Amino acid sequence: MDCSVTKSEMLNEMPNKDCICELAELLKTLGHSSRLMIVEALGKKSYCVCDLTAMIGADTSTVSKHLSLLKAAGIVRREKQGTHVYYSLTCPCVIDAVAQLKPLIKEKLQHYSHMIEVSNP
Amino acid sequence: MDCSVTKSEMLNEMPNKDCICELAELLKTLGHSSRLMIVEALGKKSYCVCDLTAMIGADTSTVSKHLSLLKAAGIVRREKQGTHVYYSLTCPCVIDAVAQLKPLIKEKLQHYSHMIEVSNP
DNA sequence: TCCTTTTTTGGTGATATTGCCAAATATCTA
DNA sequence: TAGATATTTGGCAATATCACCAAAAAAGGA
Repeated sequence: MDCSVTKSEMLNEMPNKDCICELAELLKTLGHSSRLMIVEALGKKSYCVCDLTAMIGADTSTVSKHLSLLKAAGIVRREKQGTHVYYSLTCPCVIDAVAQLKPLIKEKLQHYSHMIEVSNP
Repeated sequence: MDCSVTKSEMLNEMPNKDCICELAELLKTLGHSSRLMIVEALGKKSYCVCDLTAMIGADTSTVSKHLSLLKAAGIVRREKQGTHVYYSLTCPCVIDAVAQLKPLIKEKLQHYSHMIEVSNP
């Protein structure tokens, strides 16, 4: 191949591969509407599984599995209280990260007439 | 179910569903190591397909399809120059968003280094 | 202990994603 | 026009993800 960058230049541009894989895993976990809805809710306060189940409107087992994935990714933490299990965000940075993407979806959402503001700091 | 939040409280907490779905789609697209590697590279400058193919070390067709997905998601733009096709970020906010997640990764990396530390002192 | 409620786990079928090959398309140059 | 290079597209097999159901755990109260 006869491309526009040299090999050493590419190596300099190449970001840390482990880091990229970890970040990609994190993004993949966030990239599901139910899980993202959970994360946005937990950004306000912690909720137990049945709260989140009611919010999402899916089977309890489905929500529980989503929460397991979020926990495995290190996005949420788990805390037992009697028969209830409460989940909360481990780091508010997740909310900030998602908020940063809002400029990109602003255009797409123009189609809908009823919409919350997407670009406020 | 007898949960800890009322229905109206839940509705207030519930974020805009269209918005969540769009964001989730965006995050899913970013949640693949090859695509994230492409995005990180494009954060520095634009590259043509063969550059990115060399970076990633996959088949050209594979990289081309990843770029199509990124373009469909509105993350990158396409520009033809002769036989080459150059891609660039549509919005630097993607880089910022990913950067926001690094605190979460750091914990994992520290966890790894701790384990390494323990396993070979 | 038995019963109830909450949550997790195992299993399954449907669907989606991924990466490669081969072929097609596009563009430049001789 | 023919050939070379760069990119995209179609197809396919392997794998992963998803949502539900049923059943198992976990914990509290009668």
